[in-house]
Amino acid sequence: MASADQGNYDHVGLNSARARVRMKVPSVAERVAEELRYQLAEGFLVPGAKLTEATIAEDLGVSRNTVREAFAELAAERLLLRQPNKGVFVATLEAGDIHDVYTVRRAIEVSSIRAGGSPERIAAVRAAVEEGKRAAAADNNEGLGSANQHFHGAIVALAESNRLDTIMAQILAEMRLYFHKATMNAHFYSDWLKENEQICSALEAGELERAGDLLLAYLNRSEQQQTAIHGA
Amino acid sequence: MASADQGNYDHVGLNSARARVRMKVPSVAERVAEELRYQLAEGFLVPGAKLTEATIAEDLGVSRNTVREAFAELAAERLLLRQPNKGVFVATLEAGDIHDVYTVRRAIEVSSIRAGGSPERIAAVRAAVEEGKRAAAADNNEGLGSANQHFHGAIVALAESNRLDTIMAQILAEMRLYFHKATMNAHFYSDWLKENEQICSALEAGELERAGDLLLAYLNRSEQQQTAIHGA
DNA sequence: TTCGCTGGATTGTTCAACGATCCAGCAATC
DNA sequence: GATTGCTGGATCGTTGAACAATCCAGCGAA
Repeated sequence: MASADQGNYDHVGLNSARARVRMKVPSVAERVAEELRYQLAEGFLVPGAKLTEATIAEDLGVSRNTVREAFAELAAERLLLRQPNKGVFVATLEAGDIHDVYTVRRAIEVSSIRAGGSPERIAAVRAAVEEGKRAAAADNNEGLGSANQHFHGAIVALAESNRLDTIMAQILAEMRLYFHKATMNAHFYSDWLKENEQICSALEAGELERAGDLLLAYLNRSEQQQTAIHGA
Repeated sequence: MASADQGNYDHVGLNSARARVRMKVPSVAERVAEELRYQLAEGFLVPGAKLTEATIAEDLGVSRNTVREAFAELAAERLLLRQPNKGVFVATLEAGDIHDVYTVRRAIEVSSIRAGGSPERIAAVRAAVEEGKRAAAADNNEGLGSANQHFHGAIVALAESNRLDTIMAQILAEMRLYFHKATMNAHFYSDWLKENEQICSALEAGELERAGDLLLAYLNRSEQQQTAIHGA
């Protein structure tokens, strides 16, 4: 759930006078959820795969109840699908889901960029663009992917809304799951690299309408492409 | 989470040849969550109140683990706040939360209405407007509140996106919790009654831009009012 | 007053158990 | 042969109990 502020706290740096920061010590359930999220993002767990409570519990060395709690969290994020008395499965792309996801993105990304943002937040968008350029120069496909996600996350962050940030984080997690690296070839990336640049420039120049239009066009085209690859 | 399609199923209507519909038989955890949601919406549980696992478990006659699962679900919906090793509390309005909520609403409601919708969906918006009128005529304050929620829910439903619908449902649940009936006096309602009418008319006439502008103006004003009542 | 300790309460997590439900396979039937 | 019905095994849903970890209020000592 990328849920709010949960997690245990533990005093660390008992020796250091300054670093008396409260560091998170996530609960076991939280760590299980994190591990599963990781495996989902990495493509270890493919859509449709069945996750048996007992198996996961044994594999991770935790109790079945704890796994259950993690499942509930991921099901709330739409990453897992719970089918009562049958089990939990990695979410699969249903008909209309692509359009659904992009509808949400259009709503929150375009609205966020049209409202502009503080210089710091705009700088974060710029940083994501540069991150993408560096990854492209280094021919780092992996890095290109995350740079793009950072870019769109930074756009939503312009609105300074925790709730929007959470929603966007979930959507991006879904996209990592569905549109896995395999489907994201380099050709795909080079397209939007310069497009991100344009959007960012428009944003920096205060041309919010134009930035929104460009972003909207990108999202529409991206939806088309994804629809072409996967089913409707 | 108003989470996806969970729940047990049970064949009912064994006698009827036609009504072989699969009816939901929610799990115990789901029913507990539903009960808590109800109590939250009704103001039985006020923001900040502490919910002790053992107490709730005993009150509802279920196991502590089951309560835990319900808590997790409501925490994912931001209705409850989990503080590790301290307990779960009914969510409270923090600084910036009002702006946060309205930012989400602006994003998804305005974007939904600007995209228009099928005649059926538009008819649903109209139905919510009429529902409000009837409630006003009957001097039914309670009914006015839900009519307004139906109205805004119907606007988001224009986009035909399950995800947006879920998000909106959660936001509305939060608003029921925070801005309880007490703060929603009749004066408040009469304002937007005609406003909803205007928005709906513009929508029906295909004047989507204008409908969006009206809706946006309403949301901005509503945010101001709420901010005036509660803190920033 | 401040600090540190202690005890009680609550949460986090585990474990074992049992009924309910689903599913695949097989047998009986038409 | 196709349908129906049964059966056993696997898994889920839920419970109850248990114990460690953590927090908090209260109390006493410096």
